Amino acid sequence: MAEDRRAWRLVLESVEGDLLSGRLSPGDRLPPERTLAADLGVGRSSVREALRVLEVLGLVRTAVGSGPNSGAVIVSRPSGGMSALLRLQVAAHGFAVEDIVKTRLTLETAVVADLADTVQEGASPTIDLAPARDLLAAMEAPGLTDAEFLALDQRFHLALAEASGNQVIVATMAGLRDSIEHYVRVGARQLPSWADTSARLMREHRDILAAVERGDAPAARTTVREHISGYYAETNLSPRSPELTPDRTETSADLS
Amino acid sequence: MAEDRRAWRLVLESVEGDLLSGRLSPGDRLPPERTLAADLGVGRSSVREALRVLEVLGLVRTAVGSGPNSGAVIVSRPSGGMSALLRLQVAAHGFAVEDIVKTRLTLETAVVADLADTVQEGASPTIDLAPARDLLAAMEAPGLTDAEFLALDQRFHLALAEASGNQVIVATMAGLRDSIEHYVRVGARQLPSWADTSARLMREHRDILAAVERGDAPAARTTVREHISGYYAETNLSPRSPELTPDRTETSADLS
DNA sequence: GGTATGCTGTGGTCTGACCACAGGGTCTGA
DNA sequence: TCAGACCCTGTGGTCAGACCACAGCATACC
Repeated sequence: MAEDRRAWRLVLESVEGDLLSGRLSPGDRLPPERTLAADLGVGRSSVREALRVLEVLGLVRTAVGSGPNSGAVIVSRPSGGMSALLRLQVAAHGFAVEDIVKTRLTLETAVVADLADTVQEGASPTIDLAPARDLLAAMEAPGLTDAEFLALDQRFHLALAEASGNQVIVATMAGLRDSIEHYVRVGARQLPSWADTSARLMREHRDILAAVERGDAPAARTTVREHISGYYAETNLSPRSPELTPDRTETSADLS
Repeated sequence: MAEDRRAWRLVLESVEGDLLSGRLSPGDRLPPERTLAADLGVGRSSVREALRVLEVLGLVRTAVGSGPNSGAVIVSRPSGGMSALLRLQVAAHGFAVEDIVKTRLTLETAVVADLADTVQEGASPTIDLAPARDLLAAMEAPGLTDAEFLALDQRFHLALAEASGNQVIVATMAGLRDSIEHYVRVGARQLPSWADTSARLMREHRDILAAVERGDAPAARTTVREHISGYYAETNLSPRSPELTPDRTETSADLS
């Protein structure tokens, strides 16, 4: 067995094992880096490399200082890691923007169809469409910039995913959208009329929500498909945009 | 906005920028760690932390020694990072196994329906079902252990995704499956009769492929749904087994 | 009692050192 | 001349130690 015996992997496996066995749970603090290093018989730098991976993957949050809020704490923030992974893979040409969009379309179509079916079957105490409705209302506000509108737009779509209750889909959709954020913004700036486009998007949003609320799965599928593929067709998203004007102030995992 | 001034993020952003601008492409070698550190004005340890992240995310491959194969090389291996992310999130109770299975079901249903539609619209040379057929044939071999069978099973499902041509879906499905590999194996051992189950799985595999080949999307959807949810129901994975309800502290933080 | 000060423990970073390894060049002997 | 053994060099992998910034806490001071 010529296993990978790099020290940082040992640390990673140790933490993963503690998570699986229940010795570590969300909210718990990891031992200090120096202690962890001593316990595992590795150097502090190796511990730090493993913690860095866990941080980007959205499993730990680190904070300097002392007190209960300091140190490395186990959290569960999957969307940050998903965004980082997808975004970097797009940058490295591992993923085509077209495939990202298609995947998002696939997931969201399934989400709204599932929601509509749930509504159709009656008894919907489990699904909560109120956040989606509120976001729709917020988007009606006049004077929104394209960036503000697009941010609310994303939250609307995520609210639908949240309503489905599937956290994997929520995180994946968030990551898919984040990974092409740059392209979406560039596309928005190239539209002939943002007012016309945003009005159409709003109309489609209302149609989607209405289809879900009346339990019409086929209509929900159709409207979502047209909504997403329509926007990306209109903005003519190409895998390569000219000048990168890096509004990239925020990169990988988000901090709050 | 207090920017994140940690050094390793600077390195990460530098590499990402080089990828986006085309200064780095898959196959290229990164500068040596010491050079990179000097160029960016950071310590070598910070460079290594960033490289570690890129390695886990499947963007670089590192090798010791000298010569053209050594150093950090840009690669594009999305499935590894996806597996690590999903697996660790499952371990940290960020993702429920049930949601993983449901997502896999959603994606694969869409994949086979899409393949069937493509076939229906006329034999396109772009879709290639030969690998799936070959894997099906390989699974007919007698005397396969459950582990061997399950490995071929996964490759069969991935072959279908590959045929769709969407690399994002391929990587996601691979990650979804890998992340619950442990549970699948444990479930297999608890089956009353592996022979019976594997025979049924094979029958369903043939049904799925047949439905795709004759362009019958509805049948493809149905058979895939029964295939996947059936297996997980049989192994008691689909109904969430333990009463794990981790308090979602800091899950999906607000972004505005 | 309330504020100011310093102590302590934490992550963040840098430096320097050493090791293992792989490739390529060089030397040596047949 | 050629094949093999040898060493040199550059690379990642790791460790140890040092210092900093920061946040909380205890203590001292007013």
